Parts: sequence; C-alpha cells; structure tokens
Amino acid sequence: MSRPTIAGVARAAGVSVASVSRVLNGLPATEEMVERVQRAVEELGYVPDARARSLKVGRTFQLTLAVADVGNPVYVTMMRAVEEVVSAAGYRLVVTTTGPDVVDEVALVRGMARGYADGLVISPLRVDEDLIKSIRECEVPVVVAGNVPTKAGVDTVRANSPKGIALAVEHLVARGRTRIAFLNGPADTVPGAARAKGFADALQAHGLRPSASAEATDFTFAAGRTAAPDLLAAAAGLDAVICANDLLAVGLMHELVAVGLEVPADVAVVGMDDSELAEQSFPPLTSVNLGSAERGRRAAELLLARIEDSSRAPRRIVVQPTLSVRRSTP
Amino acid sequence: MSRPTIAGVARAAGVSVASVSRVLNGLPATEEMVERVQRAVEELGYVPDARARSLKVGRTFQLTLAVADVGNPVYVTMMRAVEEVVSAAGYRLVVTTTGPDVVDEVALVRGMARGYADGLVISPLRVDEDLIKSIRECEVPVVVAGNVPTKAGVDTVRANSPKGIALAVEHLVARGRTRIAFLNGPADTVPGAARAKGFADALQAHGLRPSASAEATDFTFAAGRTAAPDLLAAAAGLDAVICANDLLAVGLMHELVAVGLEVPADVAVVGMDDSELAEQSFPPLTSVNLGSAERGRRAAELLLARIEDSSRAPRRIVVQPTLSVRRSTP
DNA sequence: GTCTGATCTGTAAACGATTACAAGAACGAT
DNA sequence: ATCGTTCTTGTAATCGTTTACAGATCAGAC
Repeated sequence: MSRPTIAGVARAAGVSVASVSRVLNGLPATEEMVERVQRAVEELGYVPDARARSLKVGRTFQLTLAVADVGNPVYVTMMRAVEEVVSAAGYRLVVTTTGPDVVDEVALVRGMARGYADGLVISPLRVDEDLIKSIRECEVPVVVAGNVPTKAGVDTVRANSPKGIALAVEHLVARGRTRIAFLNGPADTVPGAARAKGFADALQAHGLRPSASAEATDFTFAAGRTAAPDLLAAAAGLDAVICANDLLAVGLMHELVAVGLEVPADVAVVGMDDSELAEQSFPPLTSVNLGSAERGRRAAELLLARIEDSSRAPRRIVVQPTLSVRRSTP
Repeated sequence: MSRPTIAGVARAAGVSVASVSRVLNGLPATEEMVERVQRAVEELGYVPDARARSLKVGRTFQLTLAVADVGNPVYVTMMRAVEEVVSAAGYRLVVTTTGPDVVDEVALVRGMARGYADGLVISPLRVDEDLIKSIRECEVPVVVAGNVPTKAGVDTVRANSPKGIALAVEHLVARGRTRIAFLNGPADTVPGAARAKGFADALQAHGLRPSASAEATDFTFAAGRTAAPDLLAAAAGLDAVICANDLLAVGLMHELVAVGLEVPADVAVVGMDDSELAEQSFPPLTSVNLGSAERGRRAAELLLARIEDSSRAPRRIVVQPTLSVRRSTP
C-alpha cells in the first residue's frame, strides 16, 4: 500500500482533485468542502508530494548556500544566519562545499539551471570572468556574499575588510604598538588581496611601515602555525600582528607561546571575523567583526527579495566592521 | 526566451524526445544519433530539469542531514564527513537545524513524506517514543546518528561514550589524579544521560568516588562558563575535570584561569569530541575522540546502502573511542 | 418566471522528464 | 524472395500536482 495521492483523497472525500488542491492551498471553498477534504486527508495521512508540486509550480522552495569550506567557523556563522532567514520564509537550505577552485564554483552556478533550487548564495574565495559570467547568466537568482566588481551587476553583500584592518591598526597604535606585521591568507583570493592592500594603506595612514608580512597557504589553523616562523624570522622585534582571519591568529598565538613570547605583553594579536573561536581562544582574541552573521542574513534577504521580483535593480550592500577588543591586545 | 526542454532539443535535432532522453542517459544508440543529440544539446545549452526528473523517477538525489545546532563543532565535523560521502555518490545535501526540541524532530521526520529528499540522517539530542515511531514509519530511509534502543529496529551509528569516559578516567588515574569531577550537559539528553552513567561507572571501576558533578544547561561554551563556578564550589580540591564535550571544557578552562587555577598543574581537563577546537584551544585540550567524522561517514554509507536495498536488516554500528592526549592533562 | 452575475465545483490540460510498447529497419539464414 | 531476429527509433502514457476554463448552482432583480 503506497502513499496516497491527491486523487486518492479526492475519491475518499467524494470530490474532485481540483477541490482538494484548492482546499489544501487555502483557496475559497465552502465550509462543507473544507470539512470533507480535511477529514479524508487526515484519514489517509495524505502529504502532498514536493516533487510533483515543484514541477508544476516551477519552484522547489529550496535555496543553495555554497561556501568553500564548512569547517571555517566564519562560514558556520553565515550558514546559521542564512538558515534562519531562509527557513522562516519556508525554504529549505541546500549546503554545498565548493572547495577552493573557481572552476568548481562555475560548474556549481551552471548546474543551478537544473532547477533543484530557487536561488543561490555563493561566497567565492576566488573570482574570475567566467564565474561572473556564469552568475549573470544563471537561470535562478544569485547573491554573492563577497566582493565582485560593480560592473558585474549582481546582488552582493560584502564586508569592508580594509576598513576593518584600519580599525585594528588604529587600536594597536593607540595602545602604543608600532612594529606591526600582517599574517595573510593566500593573496590570490579576493579577501586575501583586499586585506593585504588594506593593511598597507592603514599603516601608511599612520605613517608606519609594515614590520613584516607573510602569506599562509590557506585560511586555516594549520596554515597559520606553519607560516608563523617565517613571519617571526622576517621581523625581529615586532610588537603586534594582524591576521587575516581568526584561525590564522589562533595558529599564530600557539607558535608565539611555543617560542616564549607572551600575548599581549610581547606581541599583540588581532584576528578577523570575530567568530566564536575568538571568544573561546586563550587569551580571548581581539578580532575585527566583519559582520558575518549580518552578511548572511542580508544575503538571504536579498535573495528572497529577488525571487519575489526578478526585475529589481541589483543592490550592493556593504556591512561595516567593528572591533571586538579582547585580551590578546593590551 | 525560456529554458529549452527536451522537446526543444528533440525538435532541433530532428529526433524524438525518447531518443534524446536515451542518449542523455547513456542508453544504446547509434553513433549518428548520439552526435545529433549532443550537437543540439550543446547548441541550445540544454540542461535537464531536476524537478521533472524527480517526479518521474521518484528520486530527488538529495539527502537530508538534521542536527540540533550547526554551531557545535562536532556537527561541523560530521557534516563535512557526510557531505563528502554523499556528494561522491551524486547526491546533494540538505542541512536542517532542528533545535533542541523533540517535537520539531518528529515534525521533520514526518515531513520527509513530502519526498523532497531520498533519505535522512538525524542526530537527535532527545529521543522519545514518538520520534522512534515516526522514524520507523518514515516514507524514506532514516539513519540515526546517535543512540536509540535496539528494539527500535532502525539503522544507527553511535559513539561509545561510556567507554570514552573510561579512557579519560584511566588516563587521569595513571597520571595520579584521583579527585575527578564531571561537567555534564543537560542530563535529559541521550548523550548527557549516557555520559553521566559512564562517568559514575568508570570511577567505580577504579574504586573512586566522584569528586563533584555539575550539569550545564546546554552543550555550549557559554553554558560551560556559567556552570563552572558551581562545579568548583561543590568540590574543593578537585584535581581533574572531565567535560561532556569540548565546548564545555573550553568554557571551564577559561573560568579556571580566571580564579587562578592552572591547567594542567592544578586541574587537569579532558574534553569530549576531539573537535578542531580541542587542538586550537590553549592549552590544547586532551579530548575523547568519539569518532564524529567516522560516524558521519558510516551513517551516510548506511543510508546510501539502504536506499539501494530497502529490505536489508537494520544495522547498528558502534564507533569506538580513542583518547587524544594533549597538554591540558599532565 | 427569466435573466444576470456571482460563486462554487469539476474536467482536463499542462509542467518536463522517463519508459513501456510498437513499429520500422537491417541483416543473415533458409 | 521470405522469414525471423535483433537493433534502433518513435508514439504515447505516466509521475502527482496546479490551474485555466467551463458548467452548475443559486440569489436577487426585474
């Protein structure tokens, strides 16, 4: 005995399938009709088939979130925010891990044409012409959580990481630190490039020169540890390090302790993302809050809005950073 | 100009829709036929519609993963493992957050009848008769990542947390600690109950009595901090604490430091889950590895296997724990 | 009593794929 | 030349909904 269909309900209730559908979708019907249909639905334990409904209405009530790595706490924060907005609006969330390669991202965006989801939030690490082209031509609405050129003409929600780094530098300078180094992630990524430039500019604004900078091979804890010795070797006597994200910062702190340097007494450390890890690390990490939760929320809202009205002009939202001061800086 | 359908391709190629479908699905066809269809597909940029396909074949090629809280690093680990297996098998992953309430879990399982996914991996915090009933009656295969009674007759993959706690106790005793306390999460959850009992049994096996125990309101960092003072007040002179997960352990360590106790010199701390946080915390946290990645992997494999063959006997897999010793214990 | 309009319900045609079945082509064996 | 077999292709039914359209019912106005 297999699942009852709407036809079975109609038969049981002695009405037409159209009437059943109407009652189920809350369209006007007589009291008696509603009553009969509901009884039949109850009795048979009928549940409408999402597949059939999707085909007919052309919507799946699913949205996709694509991130490079679910292990990064910043994506967890975003994901939670997106999930919240999306499920409140009656959508399910499909989570996809793209990995670091842009070709996989392009393939993903192209694949959206299959229509398994009604929209996409993508947070790309690396962006190229192909990716932008695929996004513009995508069958379903796409919102980019990240930085793409204005001329791309797509909805975006991005952080202002140069400004964030400026906040960090300002804070460090105010506390008397001047020999400031930068531990970046891969510079060929969009955030990596933006943060490198932001760091250079921020130091210049204070009349300082970079004490040193190093580039980790990834935005991960392990890469942070690995890159730390290089950074320390390059800059004798540095008194502060700004890191391109919290994982790198925590990795660095472990190495600092290992070589006998104290945080923040000897070296102040600032992270970025203000993820849960910043609060949990020891000492708790001063971190630039780039608004990942808000970016996730806004991106989801933008996507929902565009699904409602596909003709609206593309919007570019910038979420401003704040600094969460904790004990890793003096 | 909207998306081309299979009919459009057929027209462009001058063949029937059946032939197009066959070529696309790799069924036998002449060289010329394959050639013509592929050219037309290429030309029109045709991509098959997942919604229509789902309706016809009765499969969506999606699987759902339901966890209580995506913010918990242990679920991130599981999720990554599940995603890997599932996407290698050509499925997409729908991630759902159920929250702590069992009624929401039941609603979720019932909702699977809508057929938006071909299977479900659920990791429930709290389990009751209703939930088990809904799982048994579910329209699609369900694998429980967690502990449910054998008589429930469902596929499960679970950890052996009592054994894990025994490992922790053994380790602490071997290092000369005897005044051991336990910081649990909510005892009305399945893992909470199992771990409380495991702790009591393990101490007894060593002829020890619990130094103290406390119950945090959640398995979170914040709850760990909040519960810490109670624990310390209840047991003057404790020399070790085992925590029901890593977040609680890290929360506790922060409080220990705050009251001037040193880890591990004064108090040894052991976490559970061996999540990435254990490695990242300072000092790095000795933690019971309950095999979350492997549990995720096995659960996904079990689900795929059951989708292939729904008549196979339910399997119960137990993943054995190991202890990752780090510097939070002497 | 008839007509108009509004309101409710049913019939049937979609949505876009897969696939059972039948028809046609090709080919070798007799 | 005919027949049977095999292989390829096309026609049309089907999956389970939604919804355009038309038919039925009914109330109120004349």
